[in-house]
Amino acid sequence: MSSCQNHKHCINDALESAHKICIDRKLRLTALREQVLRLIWQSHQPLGAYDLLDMLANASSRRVTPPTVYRALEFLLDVGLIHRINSLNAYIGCPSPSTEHPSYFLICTQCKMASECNSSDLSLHIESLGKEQGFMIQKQWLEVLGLCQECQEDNQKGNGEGNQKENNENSSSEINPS
Amino acid sequence: MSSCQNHKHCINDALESAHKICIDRKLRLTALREQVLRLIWQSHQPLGAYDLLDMLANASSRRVTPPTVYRALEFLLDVGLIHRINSLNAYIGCPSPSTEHPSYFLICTQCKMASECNSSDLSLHIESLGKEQGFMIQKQWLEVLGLCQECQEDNQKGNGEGNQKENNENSSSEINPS
DNA sequence: TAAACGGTGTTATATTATAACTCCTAGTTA
DNA sequence: TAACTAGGAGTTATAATATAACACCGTTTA
Repeated sequence: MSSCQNHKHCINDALESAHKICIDRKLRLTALREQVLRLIWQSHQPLGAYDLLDMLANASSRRVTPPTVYRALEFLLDVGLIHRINSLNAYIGCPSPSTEHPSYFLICTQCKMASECNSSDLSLHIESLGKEQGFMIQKQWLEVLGLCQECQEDNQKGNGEGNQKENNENSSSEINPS
Repeated sequence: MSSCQNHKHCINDALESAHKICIDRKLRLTALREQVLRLIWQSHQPLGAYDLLDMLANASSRRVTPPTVYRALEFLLDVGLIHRINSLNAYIGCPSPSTEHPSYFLICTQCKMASECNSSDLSLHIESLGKEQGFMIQKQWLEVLGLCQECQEDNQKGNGEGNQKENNENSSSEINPS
């Protein structure tokens, strides 16, 4: 799961795309929506709605309630600027939001990073799987849990199983792969 | 989504497999666990934990609480007798529980039936998608939402969009494909 | 018999998400 | 400029999904 070389580029690109898309489609990327998008892009780890709620509350001194977050998330999901990771109840930025596409993710259970894959090859196979049964596809999710290359290497360097990436700040529990 | 010809076969096969597997692995398929498995197999529609809770409560006159259901579900999931559909927070019986396998589902947003697909071809593609990035796969889910062939045909017969299959008893809301 | 263990009961609570209504503000119209 | 409007955000309450922690009970094991 090659981490980005300079994460600021990810954030800036994401925000720039978002602004462009919203202007094109006459949608309003309000301050709140942009802030939530920016928070989601702080890392490549999916964040829960209540994580975002806490971050918003910490950033602003005013009380923040769930609907505030969920409405922003709904907007960002609808526009395609973020995806939801169903197996984690969490949200992550989309690196290629300008066109609609299926959502395929590799998610590391150790460092918790999620990387989106756009494989047209895979899309075609899933489409043909549907066609075999006459199924008309509307939406699809693929979520693959496992260990990214970096974490496998870290583990082999004798750092032991317990090692987690530095970018895992509130290192709660591991993602349970069971 | 070819519905089964005689659904009793599905239930009986599932229970028989379950008993065999538990005997082989020295696991206890208790009355409660078997009852939950039987309830899940009442249909090919994924059921929520609280749906099962209500069904258990109706069947037994004693009070039933969430941990009762969730513990049975956890057991059945661990053994591989059922799968969880993450996008629906719902559970469905596995027709081929004897070996571990990835969980690929076609889910009809209209009749709500979910059919499990076992495509080794697709598995290979997902594996190679992982290999490209050095990713070690532990678990995977694919969930495809859309319209099954039967529902498409029903809709074309002029029955209109509102038609839903008879086996959709508590016809709450449609699955939202957005 | 006692001890250990797994399964279930019970109570309480955590986590995730939405409904319904109010108020505000930016943009639009008169 | 003032009033109007529509969408966004605030607010309160609650729904829906899931788990923690501990008690109890019956079976198996020592």
